Amino acid sequence: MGAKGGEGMEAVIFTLELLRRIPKNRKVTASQLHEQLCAAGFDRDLRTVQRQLEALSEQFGIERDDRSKPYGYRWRSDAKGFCLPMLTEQQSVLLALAEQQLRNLLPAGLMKSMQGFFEQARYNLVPEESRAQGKDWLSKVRSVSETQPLLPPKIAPGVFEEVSNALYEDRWLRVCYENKSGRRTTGEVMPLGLAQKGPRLYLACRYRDYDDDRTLALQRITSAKALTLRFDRPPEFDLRRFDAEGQFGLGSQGRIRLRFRVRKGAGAHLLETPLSTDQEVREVGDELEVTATVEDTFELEKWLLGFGADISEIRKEPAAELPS
Amino acid sequence: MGAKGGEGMEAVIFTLELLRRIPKNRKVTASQLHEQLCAAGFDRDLRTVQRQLEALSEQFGIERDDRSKPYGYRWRSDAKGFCLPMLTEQQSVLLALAEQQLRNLLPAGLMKSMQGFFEQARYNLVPEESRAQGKDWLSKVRSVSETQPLLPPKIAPGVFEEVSNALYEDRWLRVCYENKSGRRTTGEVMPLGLAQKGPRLYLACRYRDYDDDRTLALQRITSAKALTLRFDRPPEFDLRRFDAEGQFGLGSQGRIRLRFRVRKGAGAHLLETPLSTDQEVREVGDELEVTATVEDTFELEKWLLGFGADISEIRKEPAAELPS
DNA sequence: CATAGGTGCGACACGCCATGTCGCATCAAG
DNA sequence: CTTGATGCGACATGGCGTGTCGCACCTATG
Repeated sequence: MGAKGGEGMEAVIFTLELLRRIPKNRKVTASQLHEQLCAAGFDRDLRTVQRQLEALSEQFGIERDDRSKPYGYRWRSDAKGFCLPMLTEQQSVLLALAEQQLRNLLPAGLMKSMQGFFEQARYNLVPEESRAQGKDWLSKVRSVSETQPLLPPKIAPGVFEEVSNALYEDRWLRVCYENKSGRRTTGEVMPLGLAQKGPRLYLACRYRDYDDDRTLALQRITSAKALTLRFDRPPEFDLRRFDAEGQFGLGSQGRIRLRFRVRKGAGAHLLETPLSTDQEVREVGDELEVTATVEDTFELEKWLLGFGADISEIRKEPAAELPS
Repeated sequence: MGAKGGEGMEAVIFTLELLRRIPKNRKVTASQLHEQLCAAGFDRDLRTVQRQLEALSEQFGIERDDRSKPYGYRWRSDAKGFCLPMLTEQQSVLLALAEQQLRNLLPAGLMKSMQGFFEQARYNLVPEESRAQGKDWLSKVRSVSETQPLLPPKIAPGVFEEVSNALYEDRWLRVCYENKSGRRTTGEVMPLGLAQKGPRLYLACRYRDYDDDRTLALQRITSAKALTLRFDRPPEFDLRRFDAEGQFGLGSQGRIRLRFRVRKGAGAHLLETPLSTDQEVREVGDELEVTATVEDTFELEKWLLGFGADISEIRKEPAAELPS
């Protein structure tokens, strides 16, 4: 496939191509791999693939299931994996931030599954010498909650796995759901999208034989099972719009022109992190008069209330509706 | 080195070890690589390393700087890199969430540098067949802000790069800082830690010849330059404690026993995402009486105010001080 | 139970290519 | 200029990746 290029190395390329075709969960047979590789332009004998596989399984963490005769190969779950360095120092720091963010927001069970990935990243994706110097950059970085931190909700074991699998592969999902009033229902849904709001996870989905989209909180799903049957994603569904329509929160009442006064000390940070690109701030005595075009949401209301006595003269006027 | 293990494959292992020792930014000479590899137990001739390097530079995206005689090798900045698959579907979804989180919180410039990484992750770390089916999981996942979203602050170009490099490698940093009142100062600091609070980034550091630790907001650093001089990290510095002491926020007044009443509709989510592990909730008419042990912070105050008229009878009592 | 096709695997011969070594040209430093 | 380091072309060697064959075993289908 690779047309021309450097000579030599072909063995390495071939091995790499073989390695990347070995899945992590599902098992694959030697002939399947042989077929894939031939299709990709690597004309090797089936026997060669077998030999490679055997050698690989010792060197790397690949396990072979030889209970049934077409042997099945896959990565050991604790396999080290391998990555070429591609992170700079800055990216490493940002990745550490992302890890902390997730750690604060996700249930412990979910985080544990990502732990391995981040350790990989730390080990493999970082230049050799920086790593060797014992520079533990997780201890140099911290994500501080901007709001009162709440504990992540308990999600029933296995629910997230099934939901994300089904979402990922467009498969029908049978769920047991317990709504706020405690009523339990069972049904089959098309998983359409997953949203995270603080520590809570919501699944956007559509019930079988219905046309409207619903939102299910993951912590209220008592059990879930991905079916093998696939579905066609409704092309008109757009998670961005679904969110914009306020299906995940308490909804937006539309864009408004917001105006208020706030004591300088309490609102000074708006100069650095403005509400919107068109925000205007005028100094009036020891107060700031702020004007900005924003979505009129429940979060906005809470945010305004949070200023307590430091804020006054809040006014909302309808703004020209613009497509975001 | 590798004791025993699968025979064969040694060429592949060797090449992989060589590849991972090529840095992304800095350049490295063939002899340096040769030295490293010998130390790691790969006794090859220097000539072999040179030949490998030459072949590799064509197959992979490695560039050679042959302007000066000890040639310098490094990865091309647009190099694809390479990763073995190690993400399951669930992890893929979580990674997409992390990406969205960062995207919402970081200045566009910083995010752009991570973009490449996430694209890599999407391409290389995901099982072959899932990827081929055109399952665009970024459109299936969304991170919704829990609070009123503010725009990320502008960070002067190059500042984050220098700061993170210096932080990462324990090097002195010369900064130009403009504090809230507009006073500009210049100084040299030890970068000790980086904290993210919503869209804002803060650097914990210590000025030269001083013993106390300061906090600098990255958006107020007008310019920064990492010096070559290294420093020894003060062993007593602990970012966790630094944060716990409230250096990044407006600080905690200590742990308290918090008690309040809230209308059922407004506070029902506390049943799923409690304030603390010892939270107790009692139903009183159409209100909930909540009790929990929390840190008495500025964020807590804002959070309580955010309930507006739905909350009442807020009481705070000192709690037994416990090491967190 | 019988047959046929698929699959794993040991063995063997071939030949490519990675490897070590030598020598020369070139460049940087003193 | 001298000296040492580096890059590189050339060459001989042999290790090992490769294809091929054959046999044994499993599975599937009748």
